Amino acid sequence: MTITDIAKLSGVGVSTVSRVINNHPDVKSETREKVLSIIKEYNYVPNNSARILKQSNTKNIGILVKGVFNPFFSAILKNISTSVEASGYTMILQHHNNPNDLDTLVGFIKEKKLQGVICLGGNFIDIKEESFDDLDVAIVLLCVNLKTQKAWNSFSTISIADDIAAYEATRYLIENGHRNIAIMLGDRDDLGVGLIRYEGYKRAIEDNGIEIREDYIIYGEYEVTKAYEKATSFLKENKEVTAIFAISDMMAIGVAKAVVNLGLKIRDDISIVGFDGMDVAKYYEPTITTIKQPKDEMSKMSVDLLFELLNGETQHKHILLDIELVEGNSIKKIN
Amino acid sequence: MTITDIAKLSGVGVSTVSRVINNHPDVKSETREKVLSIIKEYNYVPNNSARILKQSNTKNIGILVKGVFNPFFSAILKNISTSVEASGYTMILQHHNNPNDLDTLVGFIKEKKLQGVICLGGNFIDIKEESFDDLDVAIVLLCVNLKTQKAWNSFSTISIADDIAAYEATRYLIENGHRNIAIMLGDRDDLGVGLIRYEGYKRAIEDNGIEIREDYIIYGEYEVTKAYEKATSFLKENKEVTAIFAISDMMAIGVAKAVVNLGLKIRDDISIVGFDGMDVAKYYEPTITTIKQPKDEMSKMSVDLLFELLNGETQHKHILLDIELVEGNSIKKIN
DNA sequence: CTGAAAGCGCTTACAG
DNA sequence: CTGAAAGCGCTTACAG
Repeated sequence: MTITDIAKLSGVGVSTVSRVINNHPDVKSETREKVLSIIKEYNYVPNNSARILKQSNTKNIGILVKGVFNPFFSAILKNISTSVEASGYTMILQHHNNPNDLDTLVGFIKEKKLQGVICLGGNFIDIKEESFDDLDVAIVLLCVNLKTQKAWNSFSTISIADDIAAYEATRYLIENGHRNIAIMLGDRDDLGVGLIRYEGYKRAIEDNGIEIREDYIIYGEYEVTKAYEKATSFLKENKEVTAIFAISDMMAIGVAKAVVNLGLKIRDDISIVGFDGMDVAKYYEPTITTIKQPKDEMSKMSVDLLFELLNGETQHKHILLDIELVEGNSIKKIN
Repeated sequence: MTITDIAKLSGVGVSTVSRVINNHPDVKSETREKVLSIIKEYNYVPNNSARILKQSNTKNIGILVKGVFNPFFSAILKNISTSVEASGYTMILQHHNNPNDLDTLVGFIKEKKLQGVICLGGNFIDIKEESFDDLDVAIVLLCVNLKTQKAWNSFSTISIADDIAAYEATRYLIENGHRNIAIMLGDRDDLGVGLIRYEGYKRAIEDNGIEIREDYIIYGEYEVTKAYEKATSFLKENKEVTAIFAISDMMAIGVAKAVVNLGLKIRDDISIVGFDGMDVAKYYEPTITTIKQPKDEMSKMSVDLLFELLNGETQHKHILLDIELVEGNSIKKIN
């Protein structure tokens, strides 16, 4: 069934059928009825590819997810997916682990002829104003590593101040009397937000006259099981450590279990701070102190902004959202 | 940049460029090199729509997710997405909450011209052998409610025996001496796997001569916060209950926190069984006893099966995977 | 209000 | 091993 078949069956030209399909006003209502009934009868659905080939309008929105699909990302994904579908766009999800995030993004946009794209995670420090020249696509970067804060006008960003957030978390531990503070990062070669968080941690340590120790970095791979294993061996070796700052809540849970299974007490023996503000931190026993990211706001703003950009209703924006240190019951005050 | 531009720049015909792009063997290697270098230099990416228009081959794989995007689904999604992309297919993710899952599926297939689709969750009890006639698409249903077990030959299924799993969980509680056992389901109108699990629970209760009580059903909406709230009010009202079977681990965590916050002890006062076998059950303190679904196997098999179907290497299959009751430390033995 | 025709960017027999 | 040409199913000026 093609538009030509429908045209013949309806006794009209293909242009008329096309007009009917696309709700053009200038079609006699009789003709429209006739065509519509044939379409209905034969269960005709226009070929999307042919359409896209003609119009530049693909109605494709891409979501490019870097690295893990952790629960934090899933929550965002769900919100985005709901809004995208409600707008009649198609959501194409791609997950990758390529080192070059920028190339991957550009390839993704071209290949799928995306009109808009949201990047979730990744490292975009090599980004340039002209990176998206001749691409004509609305881009929103979310939770990415983007060193410089220029007033980029070829893409939008929504982020939290990852360095300041990590700084706060670390300072909070120091204020509570901790000096031997380990940090649990993701991968060893993570160049995304994890890197920025590490810098915040490092600065807080240094600002307070504490010596930076490379061996206080634990690589937890953003994953609860790995976090558990790595924390277990780390804690066995480093008895003087009194606190661990994990840059994701799932890793914080792994650390917590390691503490318990080593016969230690969370809080009394080892203080723990997480990051993300997932429900699980709040519902763990004891409640884990964490840096809460406004994930609902992040996802809502990113989609809203994307559609505003698509509709030409706004210039590119660079939004910095607030984080909040949510106190749990996982930190001991040392005198 | 189109194939014509590349052809001109390379000094060859478009057919040759096309052959290079599609890895046809009969191109002189010099020519191939030349074309490839031009493609690289100009960062050319073929127009997918034009390609699809010629080949009927859309290379689109749809993933239709019903209801929540819980961590269990996310884990599966990640696996699927990785395999789909590795095969050069495009993954289109759609999330819905429509009551008619079958209609939604058929619309999705037609609109996106899908060659394959995996459904994650939903209610397909109305499915018929001829539901997918003249659709020419490979369908794999995963974690869905599909009452009858005919040897359907128009789609494949991968599932666990949700009723038996729930039966086992409930029987395990009964064997440990519990009589007043509540169950926490998802939504009130969930017609997916939750319904089957309820039936397993009900049968176990009845088989052991215990009276079924409708007021022992708690609707937790598959979500930790709701689970916490609902469990809190439920436990205040029903002091005689000694065990709660939650049909997802995230809900089990919510229940656990409710128990603690009411000043009760998990296990000694209220026993808890979860469902899914998520890491979080294992790393919670105490460890939550749960029914473990083989999620890695499920996702791997579903994609493998999908591609075998697409390549015509197999007939439709109906695979039933084993579950495992993983003992934690959340169940008290009552004499 | 309607139709014939060009063209979107590819792939693929076909001929050499 | 290579190229010219037809055609996939649409949309959209253009002419009437």
